[in-house]
Amino acid sequence: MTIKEVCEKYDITADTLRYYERVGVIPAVTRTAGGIRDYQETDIAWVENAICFRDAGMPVEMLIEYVKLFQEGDLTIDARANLLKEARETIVEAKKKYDIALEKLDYKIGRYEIAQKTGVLSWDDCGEE
Amino acid sequence: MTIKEVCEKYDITADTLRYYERVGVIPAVTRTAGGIRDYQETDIAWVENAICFRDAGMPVEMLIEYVKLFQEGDLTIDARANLLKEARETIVEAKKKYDIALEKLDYKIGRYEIAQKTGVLSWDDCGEE
DNA sequence: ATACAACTTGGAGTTGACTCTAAGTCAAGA
DNA sequence: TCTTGACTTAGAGTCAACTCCAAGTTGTAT
Repeated sequence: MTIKEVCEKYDITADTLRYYERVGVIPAVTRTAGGIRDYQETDIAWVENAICFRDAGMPVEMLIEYVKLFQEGDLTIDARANLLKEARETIVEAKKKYDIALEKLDYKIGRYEIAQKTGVLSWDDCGEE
Repeated sequence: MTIKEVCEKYDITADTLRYYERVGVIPAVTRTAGGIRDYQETDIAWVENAICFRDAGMPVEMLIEYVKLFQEGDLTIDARANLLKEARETIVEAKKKYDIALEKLDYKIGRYEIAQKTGVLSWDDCGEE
C-alpha cells in the first residue's frame, strides 16, 4: 500500500505519516527496492494504533516510548504494560472532564432553548449571565 | 480574591489567567483602585467555565467567540446557542474516540496480563506484536 | 519611610504537533 | 527516451496555547 493510499484510508496527510515514522511514533515502514514506502499489514496496524491513541489525546512522546520499548524486546513487557495502564488512566480522567463539560453545556443549552421559546432573554447562570 | 488565590483554587498559573483575560477567553476582571486584579464571583464563574471547556478540548478561539457574542448582548442569543450546540457535538465525537482507544487499550492490557502470568511473551496482536 | 514580595504590562520565547519547502529520485505512460 | 507526477530527504516554518522576561508599580510589614 502506498503512502497515498494510507493517507486516504485514514484521512491523514503524507507529511504526518512521514513525521510519525521519522520521530518513532511507528517503527520503520517497509520499502520497495527503490526506497519508496510500501505499507504492509503490520505497518498499517501501527499507523492505526498511532492515530487511535493520538485521537484520544495521548502525547506523541508516549507513543514513541512504547515503540522504543517494543523494539527492545520481551524484557520490556512490564514497562509496556505499565505504560498502557498509565495511558488508560489518563484517558479515563480526560473523559471525566469531558462529561463535566457536557453537563455544563447541556444546562446552558437548556437555558438558551427556554429563552428562545419564551422570548425571555436574561437569566442568572452561575452568576455569569 | 487575588490572582494567586484563583491560581491555587484551580491549579492554573497566573500567566494563564492573565493570558485568558488578555485574549478574551474571559471578560475583563474587576480591579482594585491600584489596578490589581480582584476576582469577584462573576469573574470566577467565567474562569471556572473557561477551564472546564478548555479541559474538554474546546479551542481558545471558540471561547473567545462566545465571550464576544455574550458582550454584544441579547441579539446574539441564537448565535450563542448554536455555538454551544456545536461545542456539544465536538465533545460527544471526541468522547467516542476516547472510547475506541480505551477498548484497544483494555484488549492490549489484557494480553499483557496473560503474558505476565503465564510467562508466554509473544503473541499476535492486530498483526503487530 | 523603607524594604521587599507580589502585582502590573507589553512583548518575546517555548512546546507539541505537525506542515511546508527545496532539491533531488523513482516509475508509469507517450 | 523523455516527461510528468508521485515519491524521497533534511531541515525550516507554522500554529495553538501557553510561559517567560524585563521593567516598572502596589501594598504590607518592619
